[in-house]
Amino acid sequence: MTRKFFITTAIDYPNSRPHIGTAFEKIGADVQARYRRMEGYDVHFLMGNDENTVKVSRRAAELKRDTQEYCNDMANQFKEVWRALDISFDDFIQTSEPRHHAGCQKFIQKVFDNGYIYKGSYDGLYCDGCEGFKTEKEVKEAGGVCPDHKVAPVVRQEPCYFFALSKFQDRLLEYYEKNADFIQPDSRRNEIVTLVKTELRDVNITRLGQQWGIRVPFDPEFTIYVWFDALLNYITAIGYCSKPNGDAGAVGMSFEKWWPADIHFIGKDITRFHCALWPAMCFAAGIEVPTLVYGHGFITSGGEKMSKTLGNIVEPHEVTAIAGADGYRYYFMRECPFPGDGDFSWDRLKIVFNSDLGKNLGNLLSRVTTLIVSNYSCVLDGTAGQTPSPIVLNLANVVKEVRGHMEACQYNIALERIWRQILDPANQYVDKNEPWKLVKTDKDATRLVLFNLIEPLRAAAILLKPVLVRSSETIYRSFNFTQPWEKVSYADVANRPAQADDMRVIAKLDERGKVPPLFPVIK
RNA sequence: CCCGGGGUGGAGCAGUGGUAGCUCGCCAGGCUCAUAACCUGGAGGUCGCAGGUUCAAAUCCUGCCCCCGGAACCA
Repeated sequence: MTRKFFITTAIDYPNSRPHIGTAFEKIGADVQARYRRMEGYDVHFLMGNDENTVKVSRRAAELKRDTQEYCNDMANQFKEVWRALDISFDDFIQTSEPRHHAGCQKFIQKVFDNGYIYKGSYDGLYCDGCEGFKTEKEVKEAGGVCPDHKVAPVVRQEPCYFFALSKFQDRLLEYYEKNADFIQPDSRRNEIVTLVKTELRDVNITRLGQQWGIRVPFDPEFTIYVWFDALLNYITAIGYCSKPNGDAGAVGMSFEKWWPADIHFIGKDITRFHCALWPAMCFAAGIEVPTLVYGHGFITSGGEKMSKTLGNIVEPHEVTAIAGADGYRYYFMRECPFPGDGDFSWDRLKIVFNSDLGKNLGNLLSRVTTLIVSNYSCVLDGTAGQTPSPIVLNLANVVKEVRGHMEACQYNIALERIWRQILDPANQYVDKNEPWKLVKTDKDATRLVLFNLIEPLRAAAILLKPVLVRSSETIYRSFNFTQPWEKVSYADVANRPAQADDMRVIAKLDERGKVPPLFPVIK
């Protein structure tokens, strides 16, 4: 029986286009999704946009556009960016969709019926210009005024509904205790445990007098506050509210099948919402709590936090333009430890791309294929059914190690292992055996050397499939392996499926009669 | 103030008591099949600071300094 695996990423505000920081999370999630699919899991990979915020409707108004139309346009732009990075999402939810609205209302009603929502009043700093409350922090940072309107906000009291978060303190702590892996990486755990132990307060989950947003079903004067709405995308997308008649539900999806989520990928800044508020909401509504929340690190640009004023915001297309989607994915997965922070710089991109991808990997393919093409007319006669002599002696261990790092989202370490344990030995083997010399005196021996060298290329291609989506396939399809590319899994790396035909180079050759460079050098 | 994480050659990291290691970059040599690639060797660190424990500390203890993070719309 295949195991289901439900992966989500945080939904993004569509106020501005995604940058390399936003994309970092999606790539990490995508690598996990692709890895799990290879390993035979039934994967559902969800992404989306968070549209029910005042900021979105205000931004649309500024542009003199209809809010919904603006959201749809932005959602299309986001999806375009994700596709350009080969992010293999299965579903993309917009929180303005009927399936989300219906699901949210069902959920909040359920929590209300279960007695965890009560009416009260909220004291806050209110800005007339914004027609909304500002946080103390916001006002303080702006020097005592509204950061947008530069006017001192007034204290205002307003009726609202509270979610009784504080009632779940014990259950939350017990859940953390029993599920040691719930919060990843471990460094985030303490923070949350302390938080829940010390300052768990009930939260205001409504707003008054807003047009855009989701109505509170038991009091339609109110709209649902964004966090109480946003988190629900994880369940509304998979049919939390689907009805037998199909009305408002996600087509063909089954909440029962997919929930709970196996991994929520989020930024470290919103860990608390996902590790405290969200599980409490699940308890309150009587649904299961997600299995794992993974709070990844942030990306700086040129050593600085990305900001408009510094002008160092980098958009994905700028990077793919010179490194391609695979170069892009490799850079961030290899250079930036997923649990921690990482930096992007153009210098570093060039170095990493040329050295790791061009020199170590791409050039290995070139030197091996060219020797086979020019000396053996592409075919290594008599190799059908043969087993190559291993260049990597402990390949099974390497696979085991890489697999462990992939599952722990330690992508940078997984990649480092592949380079050090597989590609370096392969390049050294070429140098030691000097097939270009050997071929002049012993063509049979050389044939075996080359045959052996195809093996680490096959291993690397398979192990890299989740990261180097396109070039791993190009490497694999340069040869006539019996096992189809669509079917390869990590298990095939050490347990090489029998090769039916003589090994040969089947890549399309360029005008020079060679296999074209995989990763042309960035000047 | 308090809590958590961290400070190791130019950059990024390993390393929890016993001659300080890896990747990239840099320099030199080798080689020439290959994307001027690849291989080998080298320079470069008083392991944040100051004490202490020990035959022996990056590694244990104490104090201090610095950086990052620490609930409300923020990737």
